[in-house]
Amino acid sequence: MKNKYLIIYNDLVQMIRKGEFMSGDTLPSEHDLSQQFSTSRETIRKSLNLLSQNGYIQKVRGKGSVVLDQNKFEFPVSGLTSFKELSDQLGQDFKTHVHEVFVETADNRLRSRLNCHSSVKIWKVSRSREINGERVILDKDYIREDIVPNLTKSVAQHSIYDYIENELGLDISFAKKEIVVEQVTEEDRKYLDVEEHSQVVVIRSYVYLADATLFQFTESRHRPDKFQFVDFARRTK
Amino acid sequence: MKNKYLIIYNDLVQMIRKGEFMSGDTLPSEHDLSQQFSTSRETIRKSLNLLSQNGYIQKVRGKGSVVLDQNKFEFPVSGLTSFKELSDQLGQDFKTHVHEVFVETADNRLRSRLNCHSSVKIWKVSRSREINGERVILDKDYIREDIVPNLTKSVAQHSIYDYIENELGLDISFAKKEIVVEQVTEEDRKYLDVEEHSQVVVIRSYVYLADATLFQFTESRHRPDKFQFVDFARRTK
DNA sequence: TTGCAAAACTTGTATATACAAATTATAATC
DNA sequence: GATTATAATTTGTATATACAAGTTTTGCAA
Repeated sequence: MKNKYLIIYNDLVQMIRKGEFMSGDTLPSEHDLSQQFSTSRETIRKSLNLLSQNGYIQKVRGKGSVVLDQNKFEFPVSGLTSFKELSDQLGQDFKTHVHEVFVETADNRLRSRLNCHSSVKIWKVSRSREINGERVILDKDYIREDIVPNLTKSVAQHSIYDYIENELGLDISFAKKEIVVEQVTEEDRKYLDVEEHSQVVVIRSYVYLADATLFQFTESRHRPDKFQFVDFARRTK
Repeated sequence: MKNKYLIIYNDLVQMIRKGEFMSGDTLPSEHDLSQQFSTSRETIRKSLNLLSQNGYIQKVRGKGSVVLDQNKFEFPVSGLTSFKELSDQLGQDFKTHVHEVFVETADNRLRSRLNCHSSVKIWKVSRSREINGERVILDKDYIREDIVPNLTKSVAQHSIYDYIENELGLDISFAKKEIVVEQVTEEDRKYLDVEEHSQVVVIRSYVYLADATLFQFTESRHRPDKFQFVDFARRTK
């Protein structure tokens, strides 16, 4: 993180999070900020546009950058964030159970989902997430073996994303997600405390590296009463 | 829409949608585009960054702007889009039933949700959406009467957003959304063809104007088998 | 004091330049 | 022909300027 505008963005996020700017306040003007951080106005504008995109501020022409209410929802489950990062952020009582970590040749459906040839082998990882003593999330990951060559139970126990980014040096960049509701399966009953529920919320994600190669498909199955998704959306004209 | 970079953005979106650029192709370089559109490189970069944010392209340094696959999911239900705009875009057999359009003084819960005083009156609009002959979505809107003074059944039948933006000239800007699963209520059974389902997917939205004033709270209740939410997310470092 | 006009301030758009960093194409060398 | 070094291409970052557009403040005049 050596970029000026990213450093300034993160600084401002921290300030807002810590309450140095309350909701409704206006940030210092772009001119003032450029002096405070001893940089140009355009660089400040890059940082502020990031804040705006992520729902921290609303820029109003002629007025300033108004800080938005951060506590309307407690935690952002949207975006592209690993379970490990989320639990670190929230600091609740989380636990991960690793069921399976093995390599297989992909069948037709999986090959089309990861659009790769029959020669490519696929990692299959199955984990359930325990929150406050209940297993409420079942994560099934499918990862291209030619891109992520080595996976172990211990990596799956800790954080696969941490391994991919920090050990392998790969650049996880974006994801396309789909959220639907589906019937509970035998596998759900086996690894989740589904109790009386007959349905689960399923989040299917296609995850890409920075060079636009698709390397992972994930199916995240949530018990409906413990599922929450929050989102910030700007209207496109 | 007079801004150069927005016009260029929309042009490029249309080209990608029409298949003039296929997924995997690289767009012309920023230098070439700036000549084609006879503008500066920075303006082209603004347009390309919008394309990148909305999942149309992936920019790779040294390489170019790679066009992403648009058909992985058919339609974008995320973002901030009215039902009317969605149905126009998809062109399916949609119908809207308007149940209620009236003004009331807000109770405590509604006042806190729209954070306004007891003097402010609130529009309550209730509509169900029929798709292929089935009523599968129940939309309950709560709109501040001091901001949107006149609402009629005919406006609610057509498009409230169209009225707010084009008739009143207000600037709808952003929304915070929450998606959860809840039990079916009596009201759901009355206005929806819930059939055997015991739960609905609830999308609660807080919608803001460009000057950061909260003017609308919406509860959109979907029959789970007809619910789908798609999202494009970029990883923030 | 009130009202209005002008000035000052703040964000938005467009353009330009310089250099950095990554990839690709080219040329040279073995 | 294969490998390597160089050059050209392409995107990323940082900075600067000029003007437009909307808001707030100031100050003057009635």
